[in-house]
Amino acid sequence: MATLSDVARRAGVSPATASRVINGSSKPVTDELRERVLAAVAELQYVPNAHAQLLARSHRSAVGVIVHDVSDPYFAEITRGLQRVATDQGRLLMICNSYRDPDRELEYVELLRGHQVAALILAGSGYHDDAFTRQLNEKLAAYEATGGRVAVIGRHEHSGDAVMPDNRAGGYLAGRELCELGHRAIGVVAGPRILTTTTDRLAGLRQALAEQGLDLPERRIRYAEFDRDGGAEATARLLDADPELTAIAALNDSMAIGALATLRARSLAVPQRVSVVGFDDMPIARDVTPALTTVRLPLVDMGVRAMSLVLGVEAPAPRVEVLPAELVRRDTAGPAPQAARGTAGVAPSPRRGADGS
Amino acid sequence: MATLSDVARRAGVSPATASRVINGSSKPVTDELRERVLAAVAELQYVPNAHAQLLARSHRSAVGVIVHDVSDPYFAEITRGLQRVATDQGRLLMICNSYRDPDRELEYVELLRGHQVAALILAGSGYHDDAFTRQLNEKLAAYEATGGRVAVIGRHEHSGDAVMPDNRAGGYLAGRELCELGHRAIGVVAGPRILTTTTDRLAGLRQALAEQGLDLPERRIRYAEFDRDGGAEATARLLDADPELTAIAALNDSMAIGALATLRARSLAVPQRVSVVGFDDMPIARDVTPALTTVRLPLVDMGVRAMSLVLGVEAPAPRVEVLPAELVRRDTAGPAPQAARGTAGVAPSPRRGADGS
DNA sequence: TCCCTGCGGGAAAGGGCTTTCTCTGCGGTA
DNA sequence: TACCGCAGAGAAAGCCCTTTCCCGCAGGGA
Repeated sequence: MATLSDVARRAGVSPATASRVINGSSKPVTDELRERVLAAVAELQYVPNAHAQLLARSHRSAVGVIVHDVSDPYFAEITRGLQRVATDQGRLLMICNSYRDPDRELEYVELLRGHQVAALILAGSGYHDDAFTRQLNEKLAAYEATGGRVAVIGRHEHSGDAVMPDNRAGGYLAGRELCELGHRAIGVVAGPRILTTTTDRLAGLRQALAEQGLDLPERRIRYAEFDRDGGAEATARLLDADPELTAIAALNDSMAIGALATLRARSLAVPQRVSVVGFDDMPIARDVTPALTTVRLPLVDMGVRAMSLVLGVEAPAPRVEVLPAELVRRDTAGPAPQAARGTAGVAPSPRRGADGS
Repeated sequence: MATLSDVARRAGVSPATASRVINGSSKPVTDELRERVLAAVAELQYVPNAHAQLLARSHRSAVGVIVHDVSDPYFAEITRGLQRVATDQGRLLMICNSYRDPDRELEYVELLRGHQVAALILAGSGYHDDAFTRQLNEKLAAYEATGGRVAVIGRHEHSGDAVMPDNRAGGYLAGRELCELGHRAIGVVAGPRILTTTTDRLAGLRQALAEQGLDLPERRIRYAEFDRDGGAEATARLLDADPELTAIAALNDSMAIGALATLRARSLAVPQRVSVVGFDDMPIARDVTPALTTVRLPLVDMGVRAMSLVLGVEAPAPRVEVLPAELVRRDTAGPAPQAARGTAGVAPSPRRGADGS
């Protein structure tokens, strides 16, 4: 690899001058020398060693991001928002997938700290695991003590800046919708128990049911991986235990899609026989058939805000931005079948026509 | 930030010794000193400066990856394969999204070179753009000249190691399937014209039709963005121009999903009235309704192989691994409607039942 | 004419780490 | 007893940049 001194030597100038030309320093350099340096750079295909630059420069610029999995649409959307702001500010993003492994998360905090990132963003559910939470907070505190900025998206455990989707309110919306459609036998397809996102959404759901005098026994809940196959499997178990279920609330859209697959495999019509609601409103939700009724979270916006928080002015008090959830009615949730209903209602038909686009 | 000399001072040893303990050097250190160093590390929450390490160490370890967009399922799958091998070998991956912008791609090659990556992998279609191709090849050659390894996935333009999905054969399979089902009026929903992937797949398709004495006029092809909305829009234009179409070949699954949305909006039954085939077999393909008939590419495997190529022994001659495409029959492709058929055939019904899972 | 100023350029000091080289002191052999 | 070898630790030389500091020179004011 050509180095700066190679360039300088070839151009017949000092490394200092070469550096100034290459970085567009404010210090003036005569056109003559500038040309020579630029020519040498081109001839040698010189690219500055980023590590040497970062070592020599004092200010840190890159931002580290830890998500569960960027290829999961939930995080893909959030990341899109993070990217947007970062790119606008000329920041490089280092994105790490923890694959929902707390240890890996801890390791990545170290790794990113070692890479001298200016800020750290943790996106994705926290864990009900005190030992882990304590360790993480220690590491984050150590990082912040050295001037690093931290923001979290959707997790309570950190005491600093945070962007919080209103998971509980979202759960409530999903629950209320199903209740209003007359459903009484509602099963829940939930993500891993250890995730706070799961319990938050579940709490909202439970509250909505409680307002209708319904309770949500554990046998009506199945915990599984937060993905398509987890949803399919949990739905199957739910249906096996309780064939009379008329509605399924899935705690994210991937699981909802898995639920739809299971229902289709069992020839249970959606929404005529069983209604389904999802959560997140990922892009694919409108393209499955029937189109998925779900709870929308402003994912891109969450990313935008978190990045703004972390790149903006430092606030004395930690800022917590709660972003609202919103029900999106499509075609998978309809009135409960007559036989199973507690109240009179309209004929069981989809709420909306096909999704024109 | 605590530095190595802080640790050394605190432990009462030299930086050299501290470094040896921290990195588990082969040089022996007495237990006494080792303990002291470790204690100091813990107390100071010391994390080595990655840039300083990379600068001091001679060997490069990270691998750079340039894809169009990791959140696109096509690349998400490839990346999964790349990750798997990289993680096994303890390599860090730096993933960059070019968002199909050639200039950005060029910039990222520089950036990654600057970050001293040991190897570079470019995934995703090449461009029909000679100026760009030449520039890219120059940059890659310069990088290889300094000992960097390069592999590409799915692009012809590079002369070194490559993993190539057989796009042309895949296009052929899709075309043949539609022909065998009796379709004669086939529209193509294509990606951007400038991408070699588009033209390769199209060439295979055209060949299959040609074998049936059918040609594929330009008016039966619509080029659009390689995503869901592009597919929806292209399908609409195709149908407007030629309402008698009985089949749509989409050049990737995202576009196929867009096509299905348009067909649904226009109440054209799939596959009874119009058949659809996709390309790639991304995970969601089996979950749309009807489940998508498509051409499968071994995406994860493509990633695995590319990374193995680049981390394995250097070969004198460039290696090109061509991975076969395979037709996956699901429910969106059925026999052409009687009125439109050239040959007798079975009743128009799906090829398969619901996707049990 | 002399001094001061300011400009353009180079020398050199880091930045934090790894690693080679060197040094000390010990045990073992002749 | 004299010498050799080696284990274990430290000194110091880089790795490749950026940036401060300093120097020489030319031009302008006194």
